[in-house]
Amino acid sequence: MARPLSEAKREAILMSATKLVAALGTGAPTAKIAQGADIAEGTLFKYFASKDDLLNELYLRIKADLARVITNGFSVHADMQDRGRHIWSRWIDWGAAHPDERKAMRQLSVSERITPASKQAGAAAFRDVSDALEQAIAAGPMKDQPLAYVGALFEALAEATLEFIARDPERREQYKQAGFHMLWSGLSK
Amino acid sequence: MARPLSEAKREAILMSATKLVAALGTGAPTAKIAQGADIAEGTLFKYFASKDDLLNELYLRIKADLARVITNGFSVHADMQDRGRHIWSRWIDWGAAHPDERKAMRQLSVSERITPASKQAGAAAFRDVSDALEQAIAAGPMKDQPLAYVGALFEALAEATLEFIARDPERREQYKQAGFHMLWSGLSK
Amino acid sequence: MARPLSEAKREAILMSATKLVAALGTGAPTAKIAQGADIAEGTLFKYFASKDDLLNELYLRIKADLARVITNGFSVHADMQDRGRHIWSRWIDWGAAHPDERKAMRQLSVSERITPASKQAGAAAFRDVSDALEQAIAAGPMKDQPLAYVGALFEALAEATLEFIARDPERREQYKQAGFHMLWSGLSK
Amino acid sequence: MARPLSEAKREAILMSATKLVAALGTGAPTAKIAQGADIAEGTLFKYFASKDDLLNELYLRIKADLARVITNGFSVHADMQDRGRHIWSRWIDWGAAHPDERKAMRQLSVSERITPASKQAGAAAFRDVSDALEQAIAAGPMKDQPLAYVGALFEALAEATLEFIARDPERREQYKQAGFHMLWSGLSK
DNA sequence: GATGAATGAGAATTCATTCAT
DNA sequence: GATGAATGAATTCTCATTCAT
Repeated sequence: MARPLSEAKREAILMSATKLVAALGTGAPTAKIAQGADIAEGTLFKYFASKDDLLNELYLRIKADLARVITNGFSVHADMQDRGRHIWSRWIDWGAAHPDERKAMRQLSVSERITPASKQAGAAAFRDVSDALEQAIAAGPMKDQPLAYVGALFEALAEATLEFIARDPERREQYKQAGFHMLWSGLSK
Repeated sequence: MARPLSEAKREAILMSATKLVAALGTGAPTAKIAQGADIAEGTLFKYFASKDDLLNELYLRIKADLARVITNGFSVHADMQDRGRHIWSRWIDWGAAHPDERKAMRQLSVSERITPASKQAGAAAFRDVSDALEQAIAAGPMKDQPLAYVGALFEALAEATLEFIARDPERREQYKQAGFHMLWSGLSK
Repeated sequence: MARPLSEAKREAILMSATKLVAALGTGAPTAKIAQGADIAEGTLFKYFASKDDLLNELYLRIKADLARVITNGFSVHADMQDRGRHIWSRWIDWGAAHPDERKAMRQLSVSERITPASKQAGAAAFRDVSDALEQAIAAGPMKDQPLAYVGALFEALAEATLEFIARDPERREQYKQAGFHMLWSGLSK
Repeated sequence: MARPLSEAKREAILMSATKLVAALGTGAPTAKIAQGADIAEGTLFKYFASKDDLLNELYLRIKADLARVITNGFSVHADMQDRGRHIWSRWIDWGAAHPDERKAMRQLSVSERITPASKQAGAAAFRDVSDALEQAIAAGPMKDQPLAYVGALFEALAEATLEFIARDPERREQYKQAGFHMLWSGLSK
């Protein structure tokens, strides 16, 4: 092989895309994404066959990254609430630490360019999170709801909370706790 | 002015834009919007100076419409929970009845094209809703949170719930109640 | 209507395309074609939905034009040979007078971009020519060959002859007669 | 030179180019040609300095191959017509056996990328064929025509005939004979 | 006021060719 | 010598907006 496709460049493209999609939406031009990754326009298409491919992969990457962070170090706590709090806490912390990823995800989620397959794969990456959530729900009032719906409520609260943390970072802890309060009181009783 | 701008055409443009933005996002071409409104491409720009103007006005219109529906017939009930339930119920019913408006709103909300002024105006239209909400919060655990944040949590839960109702309309009542449960348990205790 | 699509511009595009396809083949850029027609790049696509559409229409136009010229003033001569000579003569005269059309047609004929439907339509435009040819063949040694094949031989001889006339215009009459000799001796005995 | 350029690879490139030019025209991408030859994109340019070089060499190769096949085993027959029939027969047989070469040649012949030098060299490869043809013409009605023109008529008839054989292989012999009839009656009287 | 042709600045993507490995 | 990543100019096509009719 003359030179393998550089993992660093691939990474740079995804990072540049994250920033630009966060700022401009999925309409962000590939030319700018390439520029942000310090590569030529054409090079981008060596790494991603099309813009849609890039967008879908970016979607998956961010979802998987978040899932990994949440799951990581997730021990089988005795307490249900602790598990719930753990997930919430990691989610919020991740979102606060990765504002571009969060915004990009938001843009990608409403985009028509993310395929059903990608959405499914994204959900699959959250399998572990869902499992943990399932147990936290089992005894409570949401036990008869589809897990996916409860997950969506979770995500919605996290997203709204992160939006406010982004606007008003000083009250981060306050929002984080208030959000968790609504989540947990809804799940537990 | 020989002939004033026709209110009917203005309406037709906004309706067409609603459908197309719901389906294609804010990238929906003005030519298609005009076509959907049965007017010529150029005519659209007699009614809206630019596409951004149209988009911002559409945003405002939908927000105001939703606020109007929620507020309409809102009597000063004795019971706090009834008020909360009233708002929730109207919101969900509106969203279920206006899927295009809901989707368009979602697209517009994440778009970079909606100006801060429009967002502010949109919030202003919700003043009455906010006021009612404020009273419902006053005694509960969220009383020290910014009203806007509580409103955002409300909206997030409604949006997630409507998404599931759209996918799975048969369980509409179930989702509606479960969503309200999470909302209300978070607000009341 | 604000302004109807200008027939003159449509014509100008087709003429410009004729010249450029003759010179550069079907790879001739649409930008240059537009420039040659004195219109903006985008305007070309108001008149032809895609480059392939333009190419296919151009193909048809030239075929139909040639067929028209050949058929025009075609009287029911008594003599078979006169009919054959008439067709041959008109064909060669047309080709000598329209070198760009001839070259463009040659390029288009071998191109993968001309659809089977266009080829069929092109053949249909030659129906009258074919009919006349059929009678000229009927009594001769080619009477059992498919008419299309005889037509193809005719076209091949005309094309080769025109190529030499283009290179060596002074011997135009000589080539024209020699070509006809081969054609007619093949058809008659 | 540690390792000389491999003749096998050179051959593979030309074969791959033949197939792809036949199918896609001269616009066939060098990357695909390389892929078809089982070599790397860049390697192609070690064997051919540019795409135009490759195309010109391919043109020459096919022409020379056809000339070789025609000339091969060409004995000094007594009979003029036998000579003519021999050339025609070999030509048709070659074309029927090498459809890709034939189609590629057709594409290359109309391409602007084949230089005059290549065309001349191609004609030179046909010298022997021309010589034989010349004798066949000498006594007939075409004796005063430029040999090149008579050759062009020959080629045109062969090409048209091969096109029909390709479409309708069952009537191969029929077309072959009909084509020869037209050729020979034109050459002999 | 209504129309839609005209515009030209992008947008995504392709491709011959180079050159570091 | 072989490889294929890297390049960036070129290509087709889209689209918001203008303006002559």
